[in-house]
Amino acid sequence: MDGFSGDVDLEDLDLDSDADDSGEADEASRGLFDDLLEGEPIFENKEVLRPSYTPHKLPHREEQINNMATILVTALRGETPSNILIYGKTGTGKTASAKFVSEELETTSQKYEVPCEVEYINCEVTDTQYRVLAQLANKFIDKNGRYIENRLEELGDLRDRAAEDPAELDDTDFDSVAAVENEITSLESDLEEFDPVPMTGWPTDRVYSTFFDAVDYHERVVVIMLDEIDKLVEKSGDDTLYNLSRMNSELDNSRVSIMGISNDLKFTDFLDPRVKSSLGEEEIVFPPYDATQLRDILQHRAEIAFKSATLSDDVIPLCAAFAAQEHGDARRALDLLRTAGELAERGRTETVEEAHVRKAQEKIELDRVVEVVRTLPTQSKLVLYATILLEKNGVHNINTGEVFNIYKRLCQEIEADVLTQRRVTDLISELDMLGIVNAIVVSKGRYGRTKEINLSVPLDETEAVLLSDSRVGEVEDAQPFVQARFDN
DNA sequence: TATCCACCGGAAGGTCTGGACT
DNA sequence: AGTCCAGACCTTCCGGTGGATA
Repeated sequence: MDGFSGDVDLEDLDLDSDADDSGEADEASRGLFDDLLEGEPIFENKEVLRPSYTPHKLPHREEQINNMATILVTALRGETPSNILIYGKTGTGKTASAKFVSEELETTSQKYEVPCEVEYINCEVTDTQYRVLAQLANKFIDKNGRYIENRLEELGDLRDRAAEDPAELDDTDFDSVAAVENEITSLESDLEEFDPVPMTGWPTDRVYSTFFDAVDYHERVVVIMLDEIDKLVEKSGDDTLYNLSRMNSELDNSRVSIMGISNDLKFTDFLDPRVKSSLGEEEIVFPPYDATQLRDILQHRAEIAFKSATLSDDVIPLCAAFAAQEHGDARRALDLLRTAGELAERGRTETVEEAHVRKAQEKIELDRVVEVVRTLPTQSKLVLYATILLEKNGVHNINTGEVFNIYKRLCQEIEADVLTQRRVTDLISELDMLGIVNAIVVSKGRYGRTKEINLSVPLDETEAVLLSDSRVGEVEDAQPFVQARFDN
């Protein structure tokens, strides 16, 4: 899941922005929502355009899906499937395909009564060894709880029947009613033993053994799906993967298989060779979609999402073309289409036109920037604000020293802690990675080596977002700081 | 050609928070 | 109350560096 794809939801609340509220004040009796409700809606079912929607059909991914299924089918025979690594850029359908396959796997396993479970973890959110293990442990403790409750129900039933007719025990593992009673008591005590793992506080090895015990509690094949696995490795090394991949040799009852999903083709370079070979037993690559394929996907979803004849002919090809430029990102294409539809709806037009797509493209980008900037920590905001002030005064190719000077003055003004230049360098690099600034290291010969920083987002909008922060907003007139820079 | 600027960026370690355990 | 642990966020230290200039 990525709740962070820039799809800020304005459609319901943001009525005063660019909606056509050209004031029909005479119709005082009309409620706020009446107009909006009455307009001929363009959407039939908008949900299918959202990233959270898992489609039942994934065009142009049949090959990858078949591959996955071929590997995972061993789970249904009660054997351990090979570990799988899935590669592909964002929006190439990795997660959707993997989720689709795992859902199928779980339903089939129920049909044939082979115990097989899939657990999904997004490592962008859960990005430390402790958290991954704790989350997995808790999920399995939960499942075990349910498993025990079911089993207790069955056994209770069996006990009652056996009390009347001992022949009921013939086909079971129990030879007497007392044996059933024993099993029930032991299960009941097991149920009490399972404590959930707290968010923090335990030593990691304890979390690991809790997780281990929970998985091994009864016979089953477990597939652990680690989405954005590269983020996990980047942040906390390969310990987690090492532990997970060698689990099988110690498990008595269950089998574990790992399915890693990565955006980064080269992330295995950072791995311990043992982990690398065990994890990459099978590799599946999801190539980016090309414009034609994106068009197919959009066409397919648009048929469900929009009312008929509401899309003009060039809308889908244009969305596909825009998204194909962004490395064939289908999620982006769907976002564009949805936003274009929303803009058309708000503009009270009956069809979605090419212009709406272009507007949507701008809006999505701006929304992303606003969201990223808004959620920045105060110190980063100050660093960014310093950059903006310089840029506003016509300084281009700003270097670290200049940013740091302005930043220091800003901090003094609002009485915030002043970080060291070393730390500020890191914050600048972070802003660079977020795509808010563009910082490249250049050498100016005799005049040193520094970063050359340029803003890569719209200046005024970004400044407005920064100033809406309660701390940063305290800087009333920043002009003197910049002026001081020119003075000395 | 050697020098030297103005910072880069890795490593290591400190401090604080928030929680569990004894 | 005191101890332990993980993790976030910083600081300190310091070797490294590309290329204009003396």
